[in-house]
Order: sequence, then structure tokens, then C-alpha cells
Amino acid sequence: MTPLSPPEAAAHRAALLDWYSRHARDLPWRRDPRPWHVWVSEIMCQQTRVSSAIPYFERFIARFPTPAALAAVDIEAVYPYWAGLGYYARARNLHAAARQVAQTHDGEIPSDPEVFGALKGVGRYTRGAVMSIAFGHREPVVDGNVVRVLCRLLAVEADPRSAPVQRGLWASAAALVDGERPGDLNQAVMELGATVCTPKSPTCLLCPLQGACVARATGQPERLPVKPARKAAAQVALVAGLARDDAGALWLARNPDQGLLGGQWRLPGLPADDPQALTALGLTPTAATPLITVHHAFSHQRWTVAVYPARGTPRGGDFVEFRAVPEAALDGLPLGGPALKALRALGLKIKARRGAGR
DNA sequence: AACACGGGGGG
DNA sequence: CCCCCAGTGTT
Repeated sequence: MTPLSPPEAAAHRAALLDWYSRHARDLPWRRDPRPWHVWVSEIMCQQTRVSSAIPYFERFIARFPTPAALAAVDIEAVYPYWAGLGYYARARNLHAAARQVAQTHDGEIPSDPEVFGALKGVGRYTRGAVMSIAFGHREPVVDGNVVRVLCRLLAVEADPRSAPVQRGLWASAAALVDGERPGDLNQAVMELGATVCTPKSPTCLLCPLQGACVARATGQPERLPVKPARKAAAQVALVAGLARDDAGALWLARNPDQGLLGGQWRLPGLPADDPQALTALGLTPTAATPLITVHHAFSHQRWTVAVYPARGTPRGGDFVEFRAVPEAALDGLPLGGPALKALRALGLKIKARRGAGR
């Protein structure tokens, strides 16, 4: 693709900044855009709608107001503030990065793009976002919104994931941001993609770039960007045991940090069709039919979990810890989606996604 | 280049 | 039910 030329970019920049100054949303991290706030917001917003991230951001910043505050705690203390947001590696990487900042940068978030970009969990997008928004550097960003806006503006018919289109998109974003108010410019393009140049029904009449947009001229802007076919999610059947200790507390298991639902708690279980498979975890099912069966869809797997009543003390499997948890203490625990769904369906009262110990 | 990695909101 | 979201790290 042919990237935006500097003169084109300058004209678009002016229109975008004017539009943004009138239509920017009031978001919590914009009220006090110190680097830590911007950084946390960018991590939370990865593959996550802004509206979903907002309550998590508020709780997280209240508990961890600085990188040092985050660096000072164990990762287990961080999970409750991330439980329900998904992509838990983000929390682990942010925690690790906060420790890098605390130890090797004296608690100061690096303002050098090269240095900041080397931190855990900081990729090309996050580097550009934090450097431009928090420090005013002319660093580009390309996220899903920018891809959509630029592919329509420039009528890009090729797969946006392909290397040549990626190069063109980043070059165009770099041309756009190479001027005044780089942070506002980057946010303007993203904001436009999120609120006007939307995937299904863009409201082109409200768009500051409508006169220049090639896809709009064709009459079918929603046709772009082209989306590659998606692979079907794998079906996975699991059995899980609902077992209690002598005091009536519920046995839970904690996932290893790596992998799906890393660090999160769940009912002890494993992939299987037969409840007898639970004996591998030290549990004996006490009924032939499940108490309940829950369905849970991830982007790449579809789980069907049959929950059986069981006795015994769980051990082994792929878990890093087992704990008998009184029902009243379930609120404070980072529970994975399937476990939360199952326990609620069984009548246990567990508060909505937390902010534990606030 | 392809895949793993969550969960929810909206068509 | 499917799509998509202020992406990154691994293979």
C-alpha cells in the first residue's frame, strides 16, 4: 500500500485535532494523565473495550497509585484486581515491568522510547501510546481502530495483517503523528475508530475525514478492512469435583501462571468425559450425574464443564496450590470465568468482579 | 506467519 | 451466535 504523504498527513492531522478537541470522551486516565495512569490504561485497554476497563482502572489505581506500590506486592495480590478482565499475562507483565522500573529506573517511568519499549508487556503499540500521550513524543500507534480508519481512508483491500500493509499502516501513522499534539493526534484516530468509524455502521456524516475517505466514496465503507477467516474454536469437555473439607469449606485449585486462566482459581478438574477421571486428582465422585453442566466460550476453546459432587482432598494435576475456602471468603479470590459461572449456578452468592479488600 | 491468551457488549 | 475490542509474547 502507499502510505500517507506528509502533506496529506498534515491536512488530516488538523482535521483530526479539531474534531478531537470537541469530541474527546471524558475518561478517568485523561483527568490526570500522569505516565503511570496512561500506562495502566493502555495495558487494560488491550483487546478490551474502554467501557469495560474503566472500573478496573479506578480500583487498580486506587490500590496501586504508583509503579512502586505495584512493585511492592506479590503477584497474588494483583490478580484480584485483574480477575474478570482476562488476558492475565497483562497483569503479570505489568507487575514485572513495575519491578523493573522500581529497581533499575529508581521508580521513574522511562521517557526514552527505546528504554520504555524494552519493559515487559510493552509492545510497539503501548510504547507509542505512552510515549506520545504521557511524554509528548511523536511516536505512532496502530491499534484495531487505526487499522480500520486508515484502511478505509486509503482503500486498503489487502489483508491488514500482511507485512506490506503493516509497514504502510505504521508509516502512515508515523506521518500523521509527526506534528503538533502527538498524544492528542493518536487518541483522535483511535477515538474516531471507536465512536464514528465503527466496524459495522460507520457514521461517515460525522467524520472529519469524510471528504478524503476513499472507502466512503465507494458507498460501502463497512466493507473494509477485509477480515481473514477465523478458525473454529476447539470443543473441550471437562469434569470437575465439588468437594468440601470437614469444616464445609470448598476445595479450589489454582492454575499455574503460564497458560489459560493463569494464576486464577477454579474447581479441581481436568479434560475428560468420565467423572472417574477425578480420581487422578485424589477425588472420588459421589454421584453418576453432574450437579450442573456449565458452558464457557473462550476465543479459541469452548468448554463444557460437568461438575460432580465428590469427596477427598485434591492433589496433583497441573495445579500449583489447593485451598479449602469458606464460602464467605470466595469474594476475595480471583476466580476464573468457568468456576465463577459454575459456583453461581449452584446457588453460591459471589459478588461481581471484585476489587478485593477495598 | 500463526497461534495462545478472556471476557463482555452489541448486532 | 458471531464479531470485535486502545495487543503482546511465543513458536
